Amino acid sequence: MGRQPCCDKIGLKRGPWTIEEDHKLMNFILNNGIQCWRLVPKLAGLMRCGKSCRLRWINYLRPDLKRGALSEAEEDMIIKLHSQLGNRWSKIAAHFPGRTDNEIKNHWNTRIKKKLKLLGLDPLTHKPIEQSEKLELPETLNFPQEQQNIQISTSSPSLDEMNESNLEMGSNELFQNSDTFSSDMYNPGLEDPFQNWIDSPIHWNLFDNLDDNFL
DNA sequence: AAAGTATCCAACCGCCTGCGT
DNA sequence: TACGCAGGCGGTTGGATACTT
Repeated sequence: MGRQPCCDKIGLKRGPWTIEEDHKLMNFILNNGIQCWRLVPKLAGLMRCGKSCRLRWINYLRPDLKRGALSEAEEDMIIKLHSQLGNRWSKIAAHFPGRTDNEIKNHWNTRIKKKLKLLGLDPLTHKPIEQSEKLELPETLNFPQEQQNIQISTSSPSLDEMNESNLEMGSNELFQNSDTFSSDMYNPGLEDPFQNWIDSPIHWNLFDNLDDNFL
């Protein structure tokens, strides 16, 4: 026999989280930490499945989350990383402390994709789009001259090509080689309070006897 | 002001991998 | 070694909001 299932989904709440649910989850995790997501909703008094709690925590409640829109510099970096990593959003998000993979994925799908298309680049390959496809762009789009130049130039290097030399680089090297990023921006050298409490010797033995009560 | 349309993003779904039994 | 679950991940959806007509 393997492990027990995360949840049976019977009688579990779905949809948007309420403030009360957020408080329960936040308080529980801050007080007890995370050992087993399957146990979190039961212990926190939530009618949610563990996966839902995990998602809510990672994407919304984590204290180290950075709020607000992504900057131009962050967008540029996402494009660079995407040209190297593809749709590996969690890997891309790992380069942006405080940002989530979901947030970056959403931003890519809603904004950056369009931006690249307007620049005449295929969001998948980061290569110039074929001329025929460009003709399908609405005529009302008024490109600045420099963007028009990029659009019609099929010989200009794509972001992918420009970054080929960075393929095997680690994040720090990438930041150091970027015009718009410095390593200080995302490695500020400050202690990460969230990581501190995750790493802290939380009393995991609190969970030792839970199986008897809940399983 | 109302209706229609576009955009954003939180949350869910289902698959994959690693690991416990 | 096989089985089956937990956690992680990427794709997708649908409700809320903003914008346009």
